[in-house]
Amino acid sequence: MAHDEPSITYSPAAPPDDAPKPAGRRETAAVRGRNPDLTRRQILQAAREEFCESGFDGARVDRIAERAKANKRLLYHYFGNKEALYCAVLSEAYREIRHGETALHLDAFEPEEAMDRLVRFTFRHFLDKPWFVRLLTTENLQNARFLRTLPEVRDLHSPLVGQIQKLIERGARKGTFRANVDPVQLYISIAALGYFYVSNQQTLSTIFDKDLGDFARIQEREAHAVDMVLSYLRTKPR
Amino acid sequence: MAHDEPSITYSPAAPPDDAPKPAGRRETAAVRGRNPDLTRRQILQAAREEFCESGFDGARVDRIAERAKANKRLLYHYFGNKEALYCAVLSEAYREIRHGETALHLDAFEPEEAMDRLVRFTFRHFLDKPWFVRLLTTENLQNARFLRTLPEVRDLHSPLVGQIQKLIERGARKGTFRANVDPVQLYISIAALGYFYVSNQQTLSTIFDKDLGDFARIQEREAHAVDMVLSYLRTKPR
Amino acid sequence: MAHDEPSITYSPAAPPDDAPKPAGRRETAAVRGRNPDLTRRQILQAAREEFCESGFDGARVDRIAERAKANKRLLYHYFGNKEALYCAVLSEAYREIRHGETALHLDAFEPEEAMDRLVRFTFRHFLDKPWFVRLLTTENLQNARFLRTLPEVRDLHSPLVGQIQKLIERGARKGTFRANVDPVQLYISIAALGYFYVSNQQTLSTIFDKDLGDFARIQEREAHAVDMVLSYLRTKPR
Amino acid sequence: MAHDEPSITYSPAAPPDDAPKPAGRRETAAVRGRNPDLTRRQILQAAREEFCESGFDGARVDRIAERAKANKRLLYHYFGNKEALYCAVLSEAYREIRHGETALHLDAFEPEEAMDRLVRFTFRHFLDKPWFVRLLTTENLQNARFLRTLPEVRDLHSPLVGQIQKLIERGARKGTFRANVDPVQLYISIAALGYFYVSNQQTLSTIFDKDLGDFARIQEREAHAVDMVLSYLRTKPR
DNA sequence: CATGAATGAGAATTCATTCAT
DNA sequence: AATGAATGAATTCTCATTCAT
Repeated sequence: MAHDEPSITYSPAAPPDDAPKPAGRRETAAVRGRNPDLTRRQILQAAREEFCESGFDGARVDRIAERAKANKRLLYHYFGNKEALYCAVLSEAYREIRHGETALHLDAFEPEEAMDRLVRFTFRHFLDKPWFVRLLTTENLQNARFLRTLPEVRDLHSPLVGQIQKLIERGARKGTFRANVDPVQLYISIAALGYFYVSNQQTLSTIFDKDLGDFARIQEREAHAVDMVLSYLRTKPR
Repeated sequence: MAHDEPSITYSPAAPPDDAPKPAGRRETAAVRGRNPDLTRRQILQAAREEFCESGFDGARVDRIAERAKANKRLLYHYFGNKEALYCAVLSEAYREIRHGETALHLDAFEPEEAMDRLVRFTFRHFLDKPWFVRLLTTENLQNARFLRTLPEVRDLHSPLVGQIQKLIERGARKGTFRANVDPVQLYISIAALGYFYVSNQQTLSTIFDKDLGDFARIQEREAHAVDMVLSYLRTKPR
Repeated sequence: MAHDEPSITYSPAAPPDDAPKPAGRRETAAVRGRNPDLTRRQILQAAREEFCESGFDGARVDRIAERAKANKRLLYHYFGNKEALYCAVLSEAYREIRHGETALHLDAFEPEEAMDRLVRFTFRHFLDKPWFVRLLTTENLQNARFLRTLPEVRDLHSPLVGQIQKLIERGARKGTFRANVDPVQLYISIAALGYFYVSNQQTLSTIFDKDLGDFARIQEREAHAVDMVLSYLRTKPR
Repeated sequence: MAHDEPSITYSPAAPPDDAPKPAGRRETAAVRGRNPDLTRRQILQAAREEFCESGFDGARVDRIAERAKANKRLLYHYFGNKEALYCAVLSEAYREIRHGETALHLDAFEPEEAMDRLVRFTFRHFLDKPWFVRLLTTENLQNARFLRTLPEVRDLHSPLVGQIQKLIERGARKGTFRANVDPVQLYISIAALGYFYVSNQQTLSTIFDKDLGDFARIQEREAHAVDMVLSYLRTKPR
């Protein structure tokens, strides 16, 4: 379920969900020996955690260095400055997220079943990667000023849009889905239904005095989102 | 529509929609004479603009004072410190927003027409008040730590939930809507479909290389959201 | 005369040669009470000392603040940043120096006597104001990049040039001076004969193993410079 | 002529006027293979450029290494630290300059002609070697604290002084020059007339709004300096 | 001999906040 | 009530230098 409190760490850079951290504490650059690649990655990971926890302005370069068990000077050596480091985090985050999105094999399923899976996947994706939600949120608060500067910006859009496109075509041909659905609109809706729940979990939980991170509630939400999307697709416009 | 760029001002605190700004430009405290109330309100308004533009950590007390044409010392006199000022902005913002939500008179319409209006209203609401979206986003990035402290937090939830509740009951009785719809779930979905579009407008526009602020696209989005919600409500679960 | 060692202080801003420092040590801003003008001047003076002693790159903002018994923050409050502070020092220095140059009343003397006085004055000027020599030197090492930005740059040239101009005309009319002397060339030469002795005093003293700061040697030098200039002026080109 | 702007390079260390640079661009230490001598010289040259451009405090060890296409560690290997490297540059610079000053064969000319040549040579010397002027200036700003430490400091004075000495004696005997001229005083004056023009070129050009680097103006200056010196020598004191 | 990674001390600059009037 | 000066604690960034290979 999602994050709760400041002490949470917003997931590592490369081996996020799998690799078990071997020893107790991360080693300093000196201890880990001269391993620039590892150092670089650890800085990146520490930066991601810090930026996701505190936003761009709230993030502290000192804390990033501390988290990475690296010398502050190294951040500047490898990345130039705070902004460039943030950009590296942003770029890397998109790359990682997009990579996770390609693994769905929806062709093997009937359109409805496939769409069910896609909606659930998307929701789970945000749920499992709250750091990504927070990073995107941070970036939007900055009016996407860093994202705009990324050279690869054109390649960053989700492969899900393409998958949705194929799905709605299949469904329309089969007659189970309505025709003329805009895949981008649908993608935005699917994303919205999941993202908002995660991004605004804290205020919503507070206002409604309910813990939206509760497992049952999450399942309920997931079912609701699937229901909504499928209802929409099945309904033929009058 | 919506906001775009730094130069935007995130709407005034109290007299935004009603009170006519008397002269051309805001006056300094000295000029306006000893008018504690006006001063207070101008500080609040300036703070809202600054917090919405820059987030909590990015906001600068100096800039708030400058914007309010007030002495910096006054901020502290009236509000104590930056955090308290932010809390005042947050509280005031919710109050103002909720106030705007009560004006709908949905009883006069058939359930479907009423729901159509409600969805459109919600979407427009976010669209017209991007500062509120940004403020909420900021607060979520802070894990709602300020919202939690507001004494009136219990009274802050949207009156729309109650209206939705009544609507789905009416629709269900009439047979046009499905039964057993959770009004909170539905509220969250309706909010999500609009909020996400506004809150993530910058990154989405960048990634898709389309201006989501474009008028035609907004209308399309609105229709899509209405379609989705009504499709959901009309569809009887199997 | 002249400076010798790092510990020297390169003269105060306003009351340099006259005003006796009243008490033992300069007071902090807090002690001197809220006196922005005085504070500003003390910062400027401290900055001059520091820049003259250490050059632009060698100067330390911390040391300037300490010298001024002012909070470091104030430097930024009043002047913006190190570069701007340096520019203020530079501008002020030229103004002060030029002010000191206007006091000569050469009209009362015969051309030769007047020129004798002018050369001696110029030499003494540099000798008494080694800080100005060092500041100019520093600025030249920076390729005059700060001087160029001063808005009043056009008004900064020495009034001595005008005085020289009048003098050589008077002398030429009287027949004691040669004709067709370029006043700018002559000014540069007069300045050079004094400036170089001061600016390069340290290396010259070291290389020749003689203390150029010695009083007798200074007098000798002064006489030499006068002799050179007058010889030049009296000599009719063949 | 002379230097103007940051982009200038302040001449190579050893092989400036003689040794033909073999290939197009300087090679890295790796490329040039293990050639300690060449590496050393390239570092020295790079250091000179950097120190002359930026002064002692403004110079950056990193930039020196980069300029020398050498590993930073090598600077320390060969020279110990920044100060020692600067000293090496200083010493080498004096040696090179003094070397260039010995080539004059003034005995072949009548005293006046010889002095004309000497003054012109001195002026041209500074003009052609602005890096030396800047280095001296830098050293004076440091109160000659490095020069003092050079063991060979006693041998560093100009051979020109001796030549001047002989010249004024010849001229005095012949009756064309005045008697009792102090050669050191005269040397300082001759140096001053040229040095000041070069060292203060930037501020003078700015203040007078004339480009002192202009060829015609330089020639004028040269003639003026010669005129001044010869006028002085020819004039018999009353 | 040569290298690139790593570092601690210190540099300029910024920030929220308080003091004296 | 209102003000502008003043401050100490951080914050980002830089620099000369050393370590491990």
